Parts: sequence; C-alpha cells; structure tokens
Amino acid sequence: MDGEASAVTQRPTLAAVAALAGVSGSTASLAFSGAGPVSEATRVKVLAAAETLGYAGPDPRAQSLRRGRSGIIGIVVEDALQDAFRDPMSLAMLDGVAAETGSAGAGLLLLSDAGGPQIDIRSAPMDAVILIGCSTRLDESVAVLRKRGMPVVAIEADDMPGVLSISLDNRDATARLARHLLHLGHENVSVVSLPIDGSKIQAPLPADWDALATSHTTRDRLRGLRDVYPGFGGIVAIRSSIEAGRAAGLALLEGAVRPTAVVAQSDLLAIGVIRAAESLGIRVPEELSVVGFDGVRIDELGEHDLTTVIQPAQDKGRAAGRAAVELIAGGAPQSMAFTSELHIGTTTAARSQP
Amino acid sequence: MDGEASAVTQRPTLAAVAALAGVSGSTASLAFSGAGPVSEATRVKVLAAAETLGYAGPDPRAQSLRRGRSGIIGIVVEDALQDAFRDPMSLAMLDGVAAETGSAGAGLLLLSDAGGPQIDIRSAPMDAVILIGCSTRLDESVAVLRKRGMPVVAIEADDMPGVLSISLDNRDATARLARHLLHLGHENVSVVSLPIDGSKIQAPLPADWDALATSHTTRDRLRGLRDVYPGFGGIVAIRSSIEAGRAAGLALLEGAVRPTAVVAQSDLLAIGVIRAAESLGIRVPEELSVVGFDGVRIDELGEHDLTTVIQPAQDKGRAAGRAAVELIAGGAPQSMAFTSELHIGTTTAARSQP
DNA sequence: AGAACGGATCGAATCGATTCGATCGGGCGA
DNA sequence: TCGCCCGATCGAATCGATTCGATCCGTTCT
Repeated sequence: MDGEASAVTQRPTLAAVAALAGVSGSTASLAFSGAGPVSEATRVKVLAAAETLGYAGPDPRAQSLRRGRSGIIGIVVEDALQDAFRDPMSLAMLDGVAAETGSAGAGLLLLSDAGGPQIDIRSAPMDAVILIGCSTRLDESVAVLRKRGMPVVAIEADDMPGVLSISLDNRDATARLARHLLHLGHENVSVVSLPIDGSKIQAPLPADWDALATSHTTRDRLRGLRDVYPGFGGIVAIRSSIEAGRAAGLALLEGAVRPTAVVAQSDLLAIGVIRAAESLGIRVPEELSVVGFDGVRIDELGEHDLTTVIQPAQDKGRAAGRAAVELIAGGAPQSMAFTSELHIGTTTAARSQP
Repeated sequence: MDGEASAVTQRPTLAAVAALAGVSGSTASLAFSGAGPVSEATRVKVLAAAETLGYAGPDPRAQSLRRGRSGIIGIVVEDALQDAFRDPMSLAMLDGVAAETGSAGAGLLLLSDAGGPQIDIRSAPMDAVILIGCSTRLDESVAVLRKRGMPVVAIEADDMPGVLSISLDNRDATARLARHLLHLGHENVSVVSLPIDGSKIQAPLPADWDALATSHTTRDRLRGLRDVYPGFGGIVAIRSSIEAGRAAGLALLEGAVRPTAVVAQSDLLAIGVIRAAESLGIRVPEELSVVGFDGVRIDELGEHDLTTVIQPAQDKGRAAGRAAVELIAGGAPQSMAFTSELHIGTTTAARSQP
C-alpha cells in the first residue's frame, strides 16, 4: 500500500546521494569506500543523505566493472551440480574451498561444465576459477579460461601450463592397495572404475583405456593397478555412487570368471560392489575381497570396515581455495601434491584356497 | 616462454575487435549477441577479428552493468557454508535449487549471513536471493535485501511483505508426532530443540521461548509440541548434528526427572539422542521413545528405523529456484506451502509401566 | 519512375561507480 | 609575515559493453 512497492522500479544512485548531500560524486564515493581523506562532517552528511534516499550502497555491478574485480571465485564441478551435492568427496573439497575463500571475503559461484544455456565458464563474472573433481572435459574448460585470462586452480588435473594444480598420489595409492591384495594371494583381480570419459554408460573396461581415458584421475588410478596387475580387466561404472557400484558389481560377479578381489575406484563404488556380492550370496571378505578409494566415513557399511586409501579431501579444497586467493592478489603460489594413506579394514582377506 | 604469459596483462576489448574488423562497436556488439540484424559477411569478419585478437567474448562485468542483470542467484545459507555442506536437509534443498536455476541458466552464488569481510548479502552482484534453512537472523537479511530492491525467496520464514515464502507445516507435523507419543501413553515428554536464536550455547529451553525465538522453524515446531503437551520442557542444542544431539541427550537423560519420550527437532539430533541413551544403558524404544524430524535417509542408525516426519526438502528447493527465476523474469509466482508425512518407525513404543 | 519500405550500419548516450590529477584553503615552520 | 605542505574536495576521464534513434541504400509496389 505504501510507496515502497513502486520504489523498486528506480533505485537511487550514488550521484543522487551526492547531489542531496551537496557534494560531488567523487567525494560521496570516498565517503562510502573509506579510501582517501574525507572530513567527518562530510561523511555524516553523505550517510544521512543515503539514509534519506534509501540508498543501499554502491552498485556491485558498477563497482566490479570499474575495479576489474568481482569478489567472486568460480568453482566448476563435474557434470551437474546435483551430482556434486551427492558426492562426499566433492562436498569435502567444497567444504575446504569455502573455508578459505570465505575467510578471504570472496563469494563462491557454483558452475558446472555441463554447458547450460546462459551463464557458464565463459560468461560469468569472476576473478579466478577452481576446477574440482576429476572432470572428463578439463582441457576445453582450461582453454576457455586461459583465453579469458582467468587464474585457474585445478584439483587433480594433468599438469598444464598456466594452471596451478593440486594433485593426489592416485597412481601410487592404488598400487599400494594392489600390493596389499597381492600379498594376500589374489591373482585374479578386477576393477570397478570411475568413468574414463564423457560417455555415461556402463561397459567393460576397454583394453586401450590408457589412450582413451580423458579423466586424469581415473587413468592414474588404473595405471597404479596395472603397475601391480598388468593384465587386469573390469567394468567402467557410470558414476561414483553406491547404486552404480552395485550395477557394475553385478555385471562383474556374474561373469564367466569371477575375480577373487575387486578394486573399486571410490568408496561408494566399493559399497555397491559389496552389496552386489551380498545379494549374490558371495561372502565378503571370505570369498571376495573389496577395496575402495577416498576414505569416506560411511556407516552404511554396517559391520564392514572398508579397506581403502584415505585422501585428505578437505585439505585439498583448502589448498585450492588459498591458492585462488593468492593468485587474485597477484601472488605466485606453488602447485601442491597431497598423499593418501592406506587403511586396512575388514573387507580384504587372504584368497581362499579353491 | 611464449608471449602468452604477458598477454594476461591486457585483454582485448570489443572496441578493439570492432576496429580490426572495420566496423563500429555497436555492430560488433550485435554480431556477438545475435540481437538485431547483421549481415553474414559482417558477422564472419567480426568473429575472425575476435579470433585474431584472442577476444574471449564480452566482459560479463560490463554486460551486467549495462543490462542490469548478472545472471546470478544468491543463495544464503545459515551460518558458515561448511555447516550447510554437512547438513543433509540444506544439501537436499540446495540440490533442488540447483536443478531449477541451472536449467534456467543462472549461476548459484553461495553466501552465508555470518558476515564475512567483503562480499556478502549487501554487496554481491545478483538478480535475486534465496534464503535457505531456518536462519536465526532472517529479518536483518531481508531488510538489507529489500533496500537493494532485490527479489527474495525465503524457505521457511515468517510471511513477510515482499518476500515470497516456501513454507512447511512445521507446527502441524510436530503436533502429529506428539499425538503419536500421546497415544502411546507418554506423559513426560521433553524436546531437544534446534537453536532458537543466534546464541550458540546448549541450554535448557527457556520458559518464554515463544517470545525469545528468532528462528521461525524452531518456534513453529515448539508450538506444535505445545499444542499437545502444554507444559513440556527440554534442551536447546547448539546445532543440527549428531554430536550436538548426543550432548543435549546426555544433559536431558541425566537430569532429575527422566522423560519417557524425546522429541528431537531433526533426525540428526534424534540419532544423537539415541546414541546418548545407548551410552547410558537406556534402551530405545523400550525405556525411551525418540522421534525426529526431516526424513533424512541415514543408515547410521543401525537396526533402528526412526519415527519421524518426512519433509520434501528437495521439492522445496526446486520450488524456491523456480520462484526466483520467475521473479527475475518479472513474473508474480505464488507462495507455496509443503506438507510432511508421518513415518512411524521402531524408535517409539508404548510407555512401559513403572 | 517516384515513393515507401526495410535491412544493415553507425554515432552517441548510458549503465553507476572509481580514481587520477588539479584546485583551494588553512595551519605551521622559518 | 611569507611560503610550504597537507588535508579536503571537485571535475573529468574511465571501465566495456548495450541500445536507441538516425542514416544510408538497395528493393519493391504502384
């Protein structure tokens, strides 16, 4: 009923405030930003005028144009945002990123590289970008961002010039898991792998995966397994989830030659594989050993304690956030490599004699 | 080693592209945006010039100033972002919001109302704002945003003029839970409540909570309980988490008069209460009935199936996202009210005769 | 053939602030 | 007392695009 409703149509500008206060626009700006010398009397006058007009402070759009800064850090997650919200590892990394960027006073803009209609990696106002989580289309993204002259931090990507990378010992960690299985006497080991490229279908792992794979993380982990079991095979799951792991597990365990151990490339997949085994009446670990990757703390396992490698996901996020902030400030932070830690649980056991 | 490294210092502008292509800036703009008639020959010429100069497209900062749109929807979560990432309900709502805004081509800017140093609710370039999750400082936030003339969607807030609200039947749902307990014969019922205001300390529920509470959600749920048990008391937990629930549960169950049933205001709190009971040797549900709120699917409960109300958190998020998009487009979407569904599990039982 | 039409292009104003350099006084040291 | 210096203020340029209205010119209708 009051005039407020229609006031939405026309917000006052700094110029209007300055006019009312009887000072120049430049002085009014100084009064708000606090930069530069302004007498107390003037400051009060300007603030009063602002109050009168209902001025809500400088327009951030104009500010960011003039200053060349938006105070926003873009964070690109693989595929759809919804998936990221469901994946504990992405969340842990987001968590770490948010902690650092938040305390540096930057906002976090969530983007996916799925290519939406309007706003995306190529048209978002941001000061730096963090690429998170094993994207299968990293190269394109990076090319676009380089063209924009945007500082880029990538978590788990190939080393690329101009991109600060936060890496993990994917290959070595997987090799450690594999050696653990080897020591337990397993000879017939299969993998349930994360997607190796953008295709979203479950399929047997192709023989030439090393050439085909566009996901850095997946390939490195596969390489680690190959280091110990040169001739291994397996299934490529459609995503990192319990359900996808179950589907892949079923495909694997119903095959002609059943493996005695399965290397799942994430804990979620591993849980799915264990579920699949249980539903087929295969006992874990007596008849089937299962290892995961990540170190997600999930109690969905019931009595099992998953053998896995624990990666410092949150620390990775923090490091990425800190690096982005430093890059924006003009610093030259270093790339960082994190290591994961083998955790031997109760889902692996010596191969039972046939 | 190549010149690329220093090219970062000075990006080309649309004007430069236009000059190289031999057309005016306006024409170049048309060629990029696709609005307005431009001959094919000219378009090609402009695009070629852009390619030559390594022009990455119009600067989003300038665009948003001129257009008055940034393509960004702010999403305000309670307290720190990290907490939101850990709370299943917030995640589910985020999930729903992301689904809608993403398909509408808007980016999601994560903000917290914890008041960071630089970018926040009062200085972020956005076209609309979604307030999510039971904030205890909603009023301030809304005041700031109204001043900015920003369309606001609030999930679970009091009805406020100018704010589109997405509500839940908190009071009625809690009352249904309470009646369930009443039918089971419970007379001595206590609450483990979510925070009622900004203070972050665990404390007995004050008698005048109805006047003190600044959290709409908490108050409504308390009212629902009062509708059935007028004289109830309880403990205010410091947050919605298993650990906070455990702490509050211990305080409650070690008190002089032990209740025979506990109404926890979230499933996480309920799990904590159950843990507390177990650690004190109190059997659930034989000696203590426990109900939750939310309908989080958590297997952390082990053998228990929590009695709770299931709320459509993701749908709430979707509705909020859709409403925000409509508001930006100039539409006039309606407020929406969602209802939750009682789920009777195995954590409630008839009061044992003393 | 002349007028009306419409597609392509351009010039200039505009979005709302920040910031550099210049100007103007007033207080203080020599 | 004169000049210097510094704090306060202002004018104008600038950030990089979008968009309105005008202009120009080749077609088509009558």
